[in-house]
Amino acid sequence: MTSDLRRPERTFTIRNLCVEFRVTPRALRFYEDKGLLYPAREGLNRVYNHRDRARLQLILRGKRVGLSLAEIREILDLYDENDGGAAQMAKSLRKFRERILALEAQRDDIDGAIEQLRGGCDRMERQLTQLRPDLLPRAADYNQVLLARLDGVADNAHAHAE
Amino acid sequence: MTSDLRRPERTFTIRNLCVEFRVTPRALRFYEDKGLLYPAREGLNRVYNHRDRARLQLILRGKRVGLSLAEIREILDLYDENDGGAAQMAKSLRKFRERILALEAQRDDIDGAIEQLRGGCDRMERQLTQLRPDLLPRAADYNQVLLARLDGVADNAHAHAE
DNA sequence: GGCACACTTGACGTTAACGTAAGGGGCATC
DNA sequence: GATGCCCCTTACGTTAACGTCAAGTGTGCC
Repeated sequence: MTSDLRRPERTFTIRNLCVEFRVTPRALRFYEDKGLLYPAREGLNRVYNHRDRARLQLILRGKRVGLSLAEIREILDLYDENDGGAAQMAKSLRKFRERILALEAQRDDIDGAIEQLRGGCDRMERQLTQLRPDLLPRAADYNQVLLARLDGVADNAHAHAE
Repeated sequence: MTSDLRRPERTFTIRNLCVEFRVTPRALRFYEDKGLLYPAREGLNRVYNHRDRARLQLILRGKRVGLSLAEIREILDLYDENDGGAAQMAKSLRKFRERILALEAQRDDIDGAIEQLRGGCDRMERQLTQLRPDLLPRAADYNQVLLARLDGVADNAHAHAE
């Protein structure tokens, strides 16, 4: 109901971001320690702007795809420092391409793993269809899972509204 | 020129597998410690059979897609223990499906990251085309990278043939 | 002014996944 | 029979990414 999250001049407290992205203050301070974030200060308190928030999003996604904080920092630095001349930028470009290749390989791995698990599922389903069809989870149950997940997200959003 | 790797009765020393999969003996012993592998013994020495080798492959792929050893172990156990009755199998089936959902989400993350990096690449390429077209890596260079990778693989394959 | 509450900075603790060093056995080979 | 090589176990060390206190500061409120 409140003001626009996207308004570029808006700032965030550490808690704002923690709640929004489900991380702890400790983590944010840690990222700062490691040079991945450098929010402004208001007295002692940290003040995050939209740029900081965007960086945090990138950090978290980087983590989810398996990058180390050091690797993420490197990428962020490359994004930033590309006023350091064309040579610098050419170097960044190479690194970016390497990362892309690595990520593509990783995605193929994941597809392989999914396939493997699906194979396992299929076998188990066939077995169960023979042995105990009553134990077979139905499509309805599957939807239950999805709904539960959505509820979970909603719950999290409420959790700190109290 | 040598005997068939796929011959089911063939066994492997710890070093065989280490060389083949580019891991250290320490790692294999560690996996055993954690209950992910349990090779036979010949005296003190470990003797791996095809089943062990297949498990190792699964372990390493699991690692590449970001699973912890504990999670991998759980999955392997589920694969094994499904003589424990139909109820057990139904439980495994649920867990497998959860894993699949998680992996699919992770793959989407990776796709997003790739897209992001591609965007960065595009911008840099445009900049460089303006500023210093000479620094632009050409398609030829790109192929160089790929060839270098293949060479690397080939080297590894030769490494233990000597 | 006292209390709650959110923020801060250390600094030590923890977990995962190994690395590494120390010490020892078994077998071929020079 | 000493050397070298591969294997073993035990055990302490290491790195990443935080968690978890402890102790202090600032701000609003009754």
